[in-house]
Amino acid sequence: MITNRQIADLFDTIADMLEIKGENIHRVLAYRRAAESIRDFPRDLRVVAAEGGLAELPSIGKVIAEKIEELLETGKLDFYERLSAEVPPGVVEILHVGGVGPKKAKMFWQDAGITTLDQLETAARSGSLRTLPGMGAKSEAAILAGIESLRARAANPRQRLGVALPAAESILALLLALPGMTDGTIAGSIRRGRPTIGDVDLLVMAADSAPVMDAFVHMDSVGRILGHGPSKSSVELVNGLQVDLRVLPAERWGTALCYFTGSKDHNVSLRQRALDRGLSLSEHAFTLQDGSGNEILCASEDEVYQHLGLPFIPPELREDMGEIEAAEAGRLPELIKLDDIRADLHMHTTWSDGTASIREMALAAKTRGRRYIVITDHSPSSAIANGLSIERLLAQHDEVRQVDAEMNGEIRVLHGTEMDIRADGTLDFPDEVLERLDFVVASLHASLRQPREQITVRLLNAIRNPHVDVIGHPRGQLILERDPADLDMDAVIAAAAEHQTALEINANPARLDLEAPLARLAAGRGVLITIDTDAHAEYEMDNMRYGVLTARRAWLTASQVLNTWPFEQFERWLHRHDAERR
DNA sequence: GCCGTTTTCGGCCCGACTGTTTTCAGTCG
Repeated sequence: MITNRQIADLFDTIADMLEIKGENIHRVLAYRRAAESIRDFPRDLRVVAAEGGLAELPSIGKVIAEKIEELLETGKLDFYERLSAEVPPGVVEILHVGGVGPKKAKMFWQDAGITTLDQLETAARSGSLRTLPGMGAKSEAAILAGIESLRARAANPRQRLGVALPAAESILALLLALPGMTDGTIAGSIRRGRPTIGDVDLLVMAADSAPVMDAFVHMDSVGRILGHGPSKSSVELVNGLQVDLRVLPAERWGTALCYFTGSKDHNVSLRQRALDRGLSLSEHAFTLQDGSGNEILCASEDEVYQHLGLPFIPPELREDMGEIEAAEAGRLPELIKLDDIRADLHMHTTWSDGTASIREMALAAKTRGRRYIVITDHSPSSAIANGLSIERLLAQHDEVRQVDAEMNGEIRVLHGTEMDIRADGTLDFPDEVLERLDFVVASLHASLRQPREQITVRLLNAIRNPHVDVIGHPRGQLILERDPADLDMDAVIAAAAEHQTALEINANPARLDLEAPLARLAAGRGVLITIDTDAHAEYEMDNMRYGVLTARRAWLTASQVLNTWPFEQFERWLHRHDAERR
């Protein structure tokens, strides 16, 4: 059973091999684009292949569609096998050493017989690399450092948004405190809210760049300086995170911010659109294509989009997933904002595995502007999390009501559960217990590696139960740690729409589950979404922003998200099944 | 290899930085 992600990785490796061989760069890029297209694609490629629609996907043509079919049918790809016989896998690995590109990797291999990382390291240490053209002492040292950082990164090549965003914010704050700084911002994939981050992109405006760059490369947290120039510098932090800083003139801020926010695919589409209008768009400016070479400068992103005949496109949408067409047609969604969030429907207390009491959680939520919350401690099957027995659950009811009364209506505190969906598909509480609760989150916690049909049926059982209001972290993924369960999401989404069961975007940056492409798909098919922090401590309620970023990446408006609704509207929704029960 | 309102061929990402170079090639994003 091969996953979309594995196919994407394979195409990336093919691109590496072709590049080392010196193939046409556009053919190489075609494979990389295909890999990107597949990696983020929310549906199972098997289903798409069965419908004969593979070549309909962006950047997938006839040739690559056939290769995907071969992979799905046989689990192997003849083209790849033949390439592997030609280009040793160690050479592909060497390509990933910083400072080594396809030309050098090929030279090491063909001119020095180096086909493994270890051989490259030995050669660099012995000084023999220096005998090769273009290689000197600095290249040798750079390669040794590159090998070390590649090995360090191998365990964890990317960082979670929850690590990268706070790191970026603190570096930016440090830089903005320097004299002569006018403005600065985080760009790149952090600004787009991607769940994992390869490196941090920072842009600042300063009258004089040298002092900023000096301060940047000499920060305490810097482990290695990768580059140090007047307009661009790069460092690797001791925690392995790479940070790039650019100093820009104010009058070119808009084009630069747009360029460095990406995504690459979005930018390619913008540049094409510019060309259609007789303009060439770069990070510096628009340049008239009439031979005059005259520039149009943009100080803001608004102006960039204006010159392209488009309204401003929010960064979270810039993935070349239809946002330019929607902007053109005036159909960009009014995206949900953090301020729209009125409630948090999933959180834990000391009754199970949380660190704060019901009262403390209620006060923490009130401080953060929430108008209503639901206390959802674990159920008996989550024994390790001190899940509540029926008796304890009923006892908790009184305390929740008491705290609710104490809050004087400033924040409403409701009683719920995060109930386990057991490995055999049954639910952890009987209906007569569930109907006494205000709200029910049902989640998969155990046996996440069951075969697709089994685990899908399990989740469908929960979705169909009229007492279940939302499915918590539906796919059970832990970003960079644990792959999602093998669920038939088409079936899950269809059932959620039919039975009016909401699906959660869990805002914990380790989960962000549903992820954006699936949340977009689900909402598009009429499924209601919730964004919940699943907080086990007061400070974890601040994770809400990661959930909102994910929802924005999913094109969601506030009305599509249950916990933006006023309390009265939410209450009416809770009674949506009353008629059919009578 | 993909794509297409200049459509089945000919484009497709280009500029900053670095190291080793003596005028430039390779890498990176």
